[in-house]
Amino acid sequence: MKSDTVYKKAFNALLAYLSEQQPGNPIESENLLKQRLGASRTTVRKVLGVLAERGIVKAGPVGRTLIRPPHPSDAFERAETLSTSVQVEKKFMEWLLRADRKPGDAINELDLARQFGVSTSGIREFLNRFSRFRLIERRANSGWCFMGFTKDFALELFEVREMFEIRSARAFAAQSPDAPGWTALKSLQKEHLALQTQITQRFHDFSDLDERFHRLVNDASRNRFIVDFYDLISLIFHYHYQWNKSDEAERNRIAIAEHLDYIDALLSRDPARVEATCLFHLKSARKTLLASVGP
Amino acid sequence: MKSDTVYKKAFNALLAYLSEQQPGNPIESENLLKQRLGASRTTVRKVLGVLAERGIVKAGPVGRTLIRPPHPSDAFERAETLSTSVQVEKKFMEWLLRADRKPGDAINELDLARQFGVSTSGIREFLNRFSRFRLIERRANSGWCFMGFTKDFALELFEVREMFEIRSARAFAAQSPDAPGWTALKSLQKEHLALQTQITQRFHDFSDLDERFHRLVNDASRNRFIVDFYDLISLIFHYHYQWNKSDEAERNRIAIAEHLDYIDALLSRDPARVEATCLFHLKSARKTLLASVGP
DNA sequence: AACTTGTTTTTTATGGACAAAGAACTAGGG
DNA sequence: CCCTAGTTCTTTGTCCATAAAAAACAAGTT
Repeated sequence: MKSDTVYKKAFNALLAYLSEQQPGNPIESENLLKQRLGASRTTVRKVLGVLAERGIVKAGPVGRTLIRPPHPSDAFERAETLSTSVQVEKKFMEWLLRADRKPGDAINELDLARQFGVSTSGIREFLNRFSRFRLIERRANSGWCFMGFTKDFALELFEVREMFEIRSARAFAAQSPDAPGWTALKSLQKEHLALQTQITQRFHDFSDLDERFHRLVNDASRNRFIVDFYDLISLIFHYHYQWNKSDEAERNRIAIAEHLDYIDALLSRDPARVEATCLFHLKSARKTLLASVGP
Repeated sequence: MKSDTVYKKAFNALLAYLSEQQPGNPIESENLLKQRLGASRTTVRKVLGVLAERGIVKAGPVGRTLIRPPHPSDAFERAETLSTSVQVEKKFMEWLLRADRKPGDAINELDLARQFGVSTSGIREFLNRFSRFRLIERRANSGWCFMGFTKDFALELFEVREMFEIRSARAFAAQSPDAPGWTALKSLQKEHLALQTQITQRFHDFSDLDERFHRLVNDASRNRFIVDFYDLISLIFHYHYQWNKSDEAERNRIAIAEHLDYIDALLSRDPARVEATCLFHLKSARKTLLASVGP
């Protein structure tokens, strides 16, 4: 049976919205709420129905009124608002990290289904989607095989990454001066500077900043294949940082400095400088990654 | 229920093998047949069981003997040997070509399932795998959306293709002289020359030759992401050639000439020539493709 | 021991059931 | 008419059943 996570998420969202409203006030129409909650009207009506039952809202013949502000305890747990497929995704990544799997290891759908408490269909659907990252491969009539995050994988990944990012960085620098990318870049520059001064305490925050910066650059390529490829890079970095925390502060300190050079170069719009700083940073990132990968 | 296409395919394969054997002769062991047929021993045994029932083989206590050579009519129809997922794939591509779908069109799982005569699970699994090509996209809680093979798509595709192939071509030229790629290239060169003399009659055969040539070049990159990307290119060309047959002979004549130049350049191992001929051919291929794509 | 075939257990492929969510119709009211 | 809310119809997400296929286990022969 389909889970009602959409309803629960919409329920929580409406609760959050209503707690900012005054009791006695009328509530927006179903159509407006539908936009606000990002769900279908059917779902909105279901939520409103339950809120009416609980005496939080009251349905008049013309519209609804807020009776009492909702209490935080009325909301559903966050975990209940995650669809099965999202849960599978999270659990699979954890599973991948937990035991150290070797390249060539078989992945058993039934086994994962039991471990994750979902049906095999859910697992299979996830694996099919996940296979686009080339970390797993389907063997005809006999399940999946973990390809492993090997040194070769990392090298091939970076070969493509360098090609893509250099091209994107050039495209970025060549954007018209009123392109929105420039303001975004300047604000990222500020964030980098802010983080730099507090790096010893806040070094965990770099990961997110790193992703936003590189995504901004890659987006300038305006090429869906280049942009999509960053999903894989992002996944790998996430994965990698999970199991190699050594020197994290130091690595991030260096990376911030490299980013700042790179950002300066982009702001200068000088293609040669852009290429040099971009390449320098990527080589350094590659070295870091390779250092923590097996043979 | 799972279909028994594996069994039927193995059955036909064993039949083909047995028709080359002499009656009265012993038959290989189950383990050897398993290798030969590319199926599990369970399936091999099932096939042998049926063949025994039909009096084609006879099981002794020690091994099996061929009684009579099988007749072609003993075999299953080819269509029966295709698994559901393969059928879905074929039918989906036909469906995509048949009516001209516009970018943004919704794809209805239930509808496709009915049209193709399979369950929605089969459709869904296919769509999940197919989504890696970026021609369709999933909209949360509301099916799939056809992104369309637009001009932008073609341009972005070729941008990446050029990057990848130039790099691959360089890598190809830099291979050691005893790399197996060289003999493969020479034999492709011969095939091109042979096709060139008969191009007016055999122009349909170019498509296959084209794919084999470019795959050979791309393989030299020894990069799984580059190699995989060719799957998409291959799909698009297949797709494209289905609905634009105009000037096919002429286009292919030109492409063969370009390939021959490109091959010469590779054989010369001169990086500059390689790059020039590769780029020239790709630009020409791009122009051809774009000419047949909408706005 | 290395291979054979026979048997049992596990896993995958495919279809189908069914509640949840979305979409498309209604009919009233300004 | 546009927008409201009520109703019905369609499609999707999720699980489960079951035969096919694979894998593991067992025992016999040379």
